[in-house]
Amino acid sequence: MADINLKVRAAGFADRPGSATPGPGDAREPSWDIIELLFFAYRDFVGDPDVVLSKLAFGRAHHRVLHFVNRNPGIKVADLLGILNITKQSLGRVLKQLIDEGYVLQKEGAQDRRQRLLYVTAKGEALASKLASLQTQRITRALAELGPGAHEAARRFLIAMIDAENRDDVVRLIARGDHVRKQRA
Amino acid sequence: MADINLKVRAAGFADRPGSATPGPGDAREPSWDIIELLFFAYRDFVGDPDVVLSKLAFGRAHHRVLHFVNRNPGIKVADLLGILNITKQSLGRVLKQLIDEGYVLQKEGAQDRRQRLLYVTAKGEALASKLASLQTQRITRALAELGPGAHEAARRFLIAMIDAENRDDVVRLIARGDHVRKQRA
DNA sequence: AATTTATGTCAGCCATATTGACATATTCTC
DNA sequence: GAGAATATGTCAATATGGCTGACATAAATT
Repeated sequence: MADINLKVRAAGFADRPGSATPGPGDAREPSWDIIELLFFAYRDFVGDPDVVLSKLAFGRAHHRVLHFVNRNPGIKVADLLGILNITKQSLGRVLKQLIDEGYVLQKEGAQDRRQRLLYVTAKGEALASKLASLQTQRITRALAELGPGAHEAARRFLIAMIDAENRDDVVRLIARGDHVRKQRA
Repeated sequence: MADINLKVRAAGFADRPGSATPGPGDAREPSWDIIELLFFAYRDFVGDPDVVLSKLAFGRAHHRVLHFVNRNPGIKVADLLGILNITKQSLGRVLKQLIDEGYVLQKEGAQDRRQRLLYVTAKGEALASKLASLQTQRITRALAELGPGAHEAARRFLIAMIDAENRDDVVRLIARGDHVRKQRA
């Protein structure tokens, strides 16, 4: 789906300037490898679901919403906004489409009736699962190619890459998603 | 820059349905952890440069172009399009701005005078370095928190996540960038 | 001379994000 | 109970960064 032409003939091609001893603390050589690998890996990772989504006239925004509602049944709109880091106006349009087409529904909060708690429908869960399965295939294949410790290593690397302030929240969010009884309304 | 509220009171909270023995080959439990960690890690990773970019009225599109031109001095427009996976019309607008504001310049190809080879100016290299240093700080901090093998483990994981067909090209692209003599025109 | 290639550009469209203002219902607080 | 704060929704305008299609130019290739 995306091939890369590498016919770049660099005008000069001498040896590396200096081997750049990474002095502790101060400015280091940029981590070009990880920077670029993250770019390409993420590009392919989010590319898988795009094919399915485009058939439904949905985009990545819909995927993100559907994903987190599926993983966090009963999530409040405000919390979803916090996770996605977008404004309610942006969420509004996308969410409305998902609701209108029967992938997501809202229920009035039991304790607080101002809240509109979000749930996936059966249809929504089916789509979310389909998309997750595509991404899981890629992950499973990747981890299978590497050693047995690869899953844990990847986990720890990715967690360490998250803003320190958010890290605990994210880990808890993931853990809670794993324990929530899947329930649609 | 983006905190997450986790006040989601899931309506139900019983134990996990089944421990899901991952039978080889067939449909597995989704890799929720890696899926979500990739989302959050990437969000924070690209978030760092955004702050700097927005002051210059640039976006992520400018960052990507500047990054790959900086890393691949003398790159052809066509190759840049292949790497970014966008159309020339999309590139056009962004590239024009970078050129107009003196971050990038074009030179006619020596062998093939149809080509417009792209180079960063000193100003462009300074900005690219600044952005890369922000991302490098995050990566360096993350890897320092983990063991000594963490860099190699992250590398291998990310490479394995890339489409198999592109993998070799990407690895070569990164390696070549590391050896090219940095030269501005 | 004719074709192909590399690039640029015009025009219009779409998706997704933003800000700001305002509306409504509900809950909380004094 | 009145007033403030909260959760959500909505209207309007705007920006960014993608897209397609059509067309133009110059240079290389055949």
